[in-house]
Amino acid sequence: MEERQARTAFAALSQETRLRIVRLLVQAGPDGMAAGAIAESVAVSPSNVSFHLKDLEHAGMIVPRREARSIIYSADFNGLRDLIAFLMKDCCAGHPEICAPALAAAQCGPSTAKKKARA
Amino acid sequence: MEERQARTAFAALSQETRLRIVRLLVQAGPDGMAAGAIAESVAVSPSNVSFHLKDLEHAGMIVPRREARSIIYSADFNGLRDLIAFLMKDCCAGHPEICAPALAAAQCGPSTAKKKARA
DNA sequence: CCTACAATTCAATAATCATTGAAATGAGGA
DNA sequence: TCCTCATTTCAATGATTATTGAATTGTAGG
Repeated sequence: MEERQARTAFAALSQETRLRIVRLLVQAGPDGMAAGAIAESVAVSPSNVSFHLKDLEHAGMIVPRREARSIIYSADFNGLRDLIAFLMKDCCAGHPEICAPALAAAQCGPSTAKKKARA
Repeated sequence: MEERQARTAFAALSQETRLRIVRLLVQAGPDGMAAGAIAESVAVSPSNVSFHLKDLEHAGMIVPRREARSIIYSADFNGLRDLIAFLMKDCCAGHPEICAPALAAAQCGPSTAKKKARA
């Protein structure tokens, strides 16, 4: 992944509505959700959600597909993985065992994000 | 992690200089780097790097410590983990086995970010 | 104590971005 | 074909955010 695209992705995730959309779709999984359902779920106007969906698509965080009259969006898990990998690339100068323990809990799942004592 | 802080973190990472600083410090590991060395490494003015360092510190992405006359910054690996965990929380409605394969390569390390066929 | 240096603060400017409502597109069903 | 509905586009406005250079703080070493 190039730096430029990573910045676009982080910028996309830095906005309230867009972050909620991505998390909604991450939790929805591969089935995804229609644009209208997303708009209702995050409580913004159709016009505005369309604006943000395009931004997220351009950032490689979500992917659209047509289904009947609706357009279904789902999280782009490959894009998400690439973004995280870019951020963490060559961590600890190629000795990930140094920071791996601190990152172990970052794997996705229902309850991996536990509260813990911060260093 | 709260949504608000996650947004602050993503916004911090969305800026060219700040993203470079974080990746620099991720690769530098726990030893970290002095503010001046960071400024030189990313080629911006001391004033400007100070501005961005404060922003990254406030976002929980880096942590400072004093050492003689210098201030040494290092990546906050706990903060990075929390951010990733927040983004991926409850992925696939609590069935991470669906998306885990797509995210497996996101672990930090020297060469985990391989090129692969995107779905 | 006083000088030098590393880092930060400050005010002003320029640039980018989110939001709104109305109008337009385009795919399906009757 | 015609009509309906889901989504998108557009232009205008208001609100953040990055950058710059000068001035300031605070820490040490002589």
